[in-house]
Amino acid sequence: MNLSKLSRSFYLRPTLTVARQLLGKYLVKKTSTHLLIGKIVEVEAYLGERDPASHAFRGRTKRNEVMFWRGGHLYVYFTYGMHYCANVVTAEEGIARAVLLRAVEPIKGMEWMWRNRGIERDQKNQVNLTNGPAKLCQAFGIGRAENGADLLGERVFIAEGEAIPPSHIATSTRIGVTHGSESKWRFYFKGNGWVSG
DNA sequence: CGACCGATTGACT
DNA sequence: GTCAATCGGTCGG
Repeated sequence: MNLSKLSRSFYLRPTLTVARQLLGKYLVKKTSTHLLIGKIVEVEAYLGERDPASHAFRGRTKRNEVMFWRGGHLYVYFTYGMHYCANVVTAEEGIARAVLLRAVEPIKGMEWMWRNRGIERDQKNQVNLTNGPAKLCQAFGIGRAENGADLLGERVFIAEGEAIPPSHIATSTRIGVTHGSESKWRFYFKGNGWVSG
């Protein structure tokens, strides 16, 4: 498997373009003991100060700081008192744009992912491993320590994947948002079993 | 300072 | 289908 890291310029393009093109790419997490890889199958775009659903809608704060960084960093936030969610930051420094990773299809390191999830492997419901934004973070061991991580680094990054025919991609409104819920900024693989929902 | 609530999940009626 | 868990950010007084 060729883990060719995405370049900085990939992340500096328009956020909806980046979101769509993240589908099919590989999320890679390396530690001293294991290598975890998942194919991205579902994402959502959050467009900063012009998007009521975005954490950055009311400006730059300590919490959403990383959303304002230059594209190619990881924005990890803590929510509901127990979950982490991971976003890919896009655009130039000072412009708050990010793409939420909502689901991946596990490719490598599933044993570690189940261990990280803290549950027994369920043969009847294998998608439960990574079919949600907080589930994939737990499976990949992504938490507070990964907030602000550079995706051009070695610990966590995104690598080139398969070419995706546009006809395989579906769009919809975003899940779980109450404000700005009319925009169709969720992108996912049609018919892929690992998509959340 | 207190109240409210969230880009979710899992357990349960 | 409903609802609690659990806590830090945000907002009103």
